[in-house]
Amino acid sequence: MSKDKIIAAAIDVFSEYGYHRASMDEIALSAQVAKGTLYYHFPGKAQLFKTIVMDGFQVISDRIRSEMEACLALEEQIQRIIRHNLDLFLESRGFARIVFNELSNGIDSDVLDELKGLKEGYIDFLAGLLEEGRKDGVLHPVNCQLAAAGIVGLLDSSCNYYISHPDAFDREGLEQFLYTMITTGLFKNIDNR
Amino acid sequence: MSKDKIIAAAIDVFSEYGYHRASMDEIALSAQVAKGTLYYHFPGKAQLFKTIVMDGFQVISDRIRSEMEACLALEEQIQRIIRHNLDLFLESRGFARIVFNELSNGIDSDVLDELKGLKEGYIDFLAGLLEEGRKDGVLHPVNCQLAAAGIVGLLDSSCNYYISHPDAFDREGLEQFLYTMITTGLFKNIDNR
Amino acid sequence: MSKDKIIAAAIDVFSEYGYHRASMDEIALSAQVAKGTLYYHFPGKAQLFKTIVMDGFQVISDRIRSEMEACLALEEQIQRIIRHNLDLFLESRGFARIVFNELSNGIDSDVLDELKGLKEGYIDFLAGLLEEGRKDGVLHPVNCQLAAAGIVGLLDSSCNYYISHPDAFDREGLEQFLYTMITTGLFKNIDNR
Amino acid sequence: MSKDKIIAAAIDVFSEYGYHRASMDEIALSAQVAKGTLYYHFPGKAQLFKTIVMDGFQVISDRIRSEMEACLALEEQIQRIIRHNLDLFLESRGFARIVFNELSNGIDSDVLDELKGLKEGYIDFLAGLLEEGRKDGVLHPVNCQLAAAGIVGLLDSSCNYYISHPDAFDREGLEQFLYTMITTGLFKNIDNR
DNA sequence: TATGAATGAGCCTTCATTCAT
DNA sequence: TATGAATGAAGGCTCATTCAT
Repeated sequence: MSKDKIIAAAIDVFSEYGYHRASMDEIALSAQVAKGTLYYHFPGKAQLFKTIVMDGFQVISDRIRSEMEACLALEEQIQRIIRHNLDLFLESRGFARIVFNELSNGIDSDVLDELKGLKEGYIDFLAGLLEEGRKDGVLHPVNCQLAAAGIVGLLDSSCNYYISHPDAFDREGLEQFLYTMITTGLFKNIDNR
Repeated sequence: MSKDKIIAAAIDVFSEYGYHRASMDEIALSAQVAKGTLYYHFPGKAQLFKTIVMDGFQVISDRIRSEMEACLALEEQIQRIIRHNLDLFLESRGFARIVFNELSNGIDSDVLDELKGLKEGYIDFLAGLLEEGRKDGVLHPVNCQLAAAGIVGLLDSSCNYYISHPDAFDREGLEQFLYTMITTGLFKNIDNR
Repeated sequence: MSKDKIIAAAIDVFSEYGYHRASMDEIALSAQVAKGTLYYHFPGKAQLFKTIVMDGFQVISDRIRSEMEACLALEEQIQRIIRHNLDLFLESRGFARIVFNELSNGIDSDVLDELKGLKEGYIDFLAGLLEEGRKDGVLHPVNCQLAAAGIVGLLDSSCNYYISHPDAFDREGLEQFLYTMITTGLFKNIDNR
Repeated sequence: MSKDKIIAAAIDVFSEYGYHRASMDEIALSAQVAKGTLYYHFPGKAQLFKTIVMDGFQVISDRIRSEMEACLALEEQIQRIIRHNLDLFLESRGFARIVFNELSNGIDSDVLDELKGLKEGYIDFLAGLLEEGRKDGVLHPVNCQLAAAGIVGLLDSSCNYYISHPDAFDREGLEQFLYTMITTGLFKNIDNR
């Protein structure tokens, strides 16, 4: 159906150009659909963007949460989250960039707010996991929200680096680094009280 | 002089609106200068943007590097870097966002490349510091470039969180968290071989 | 039936928004009918508009003419015309506005011509009444077509004023003013040869 | 200058097509100016329209008021007003139509309100003249606002008729009819107490 | 008889850029 | 060195109309 073609095309175009440089013309062209058709299915550019982002996020979010239900050890959970995030960041690069980076540039503010909500929701979810770990005494006494936010940035930035330097190391190494960084930090000989 | 007024105004406007939403009209208005004057001093929007970003980055970069010259212990250096980064992120929020986030949204690609170069240069600088630590056996055997990239994302994201939740903790706490996270990681009881 | 629902809805929508601002979408929505259905029953927007206007006009016109058949005195006829016109203008405000004001704004010219014909036909009818009066020596020696046209404008404009200033006087007063204006004019002491 | 060309062209185009059918493209074309130039001089279509209407109205209004200052007899004033109105309606047909007819069709409501204000202002002015006459006992005891509103409609409609039937009578006859209609009404033999 | 997805021409507006002065 | 009027390509959006079902 047209709507599906539009969504697929919109993901491509938004991912490649970012919100502002993406044009409805381009999306229509890419979807092999008349421009008016975009407006038959979506009220406007901002809403189309929002739909795409929220739908995509929902899928990913559900996938992650579903695997996390089991009462695993926190280490195991961290490992899985890292893996899923890499899946997200590496497989849907453009999409991830949208959600995690492009939350400021003049999108209609109601749409913007919802997108920010998505990110916050994800951070909250991570923070919840960490919180449990903290209560169990597994973690240093940190602010879990802050830690979650930091982790998201760490993941994002590392993946970006990985993507632009694909030969420096492999995905395995990336996962390992992230796990190390999050759990034991970079330093070897500092007292780990 | 006109040029200086333009630069000052451009920093304000680009910071507030981001590259795309910032208009030459707005910059001219804010600089109290005719629109044509912008084009007398700069070849175009992209070049003006580039000038601002690179100049600003140079200043910051110099400041950081100068303090780092002394052969301090890595821990101390990390602490200083954290502090300087927070200065940068918190005092020049818009500017930092430009450099660290808006490197994708369809800026002329030659300008974009140079901006990416800035970020890479900064990561290289950080990586260099870490590299020394690694050689000295202070660090886990990680890819220092990757670690540096990750740290930048960690810093950015944490600051963002701090800015949008100013009451959850203070800057002192933020610095401490970052130091902990980078050096010893989140986990308490993991072997820190 | 669909067609009736469409007509009813179209009257509402055209009356409220005027020809141009009225959209086929809105009409379909208001008629609780699919948009395509409009085009099943009517060739297009202009034709739908025309149908509505002409049908509506026919009804009103018939009503007036039927009451006028009796060979009443001209004064009595004038009074009745005033009353019927007020009914028309006040009860079907939007409709009247369409017929009397919106005959210029770029409706398809064939439709436009027919609408103009309606107005002219009504003016002719009025003029015919006046003509008889003139022949009987009841009226000043005026061009009856012109007088009829003037009366229509007078009625329209007065009603508009009445509608936007409902508290200044009542309908009774409005009728009386119109009767005075048409029959004896505004001035008291001018020789009425 | 461009601005003057634009105004002249806009008067033509708005007059010919009415607000909605007039397009900025057409105006630019007619003004032999790039479309962007319209937006350099005016914030938008609605504002351009408003500017034209209000400026034009001011000119006419001033002209009429200036001639009316002398303390003439009311009959003389009526005659002059009729003459000036005919000038307005006949010389600036499109313009007059804009002001007196197109006050409903979905123009931005703030602009619309100002246009309505113009019309009301003119009616008030007329009403003021009539009021004096009424106090002097020259007029029947009518609501002068209503009478003024009615006169405007009468003038408008008569002129319209005159324009579409140029051969039926001459301007002289038109003026005479209006004067008769306003002062003594249509009827001959009614007591003119 | 009725639907509603799809169309595409046309509209208003924005904005980086140019150029004569 | 500075101006600001003018440009025109490009963008988002509306809406009457068509057509396969």
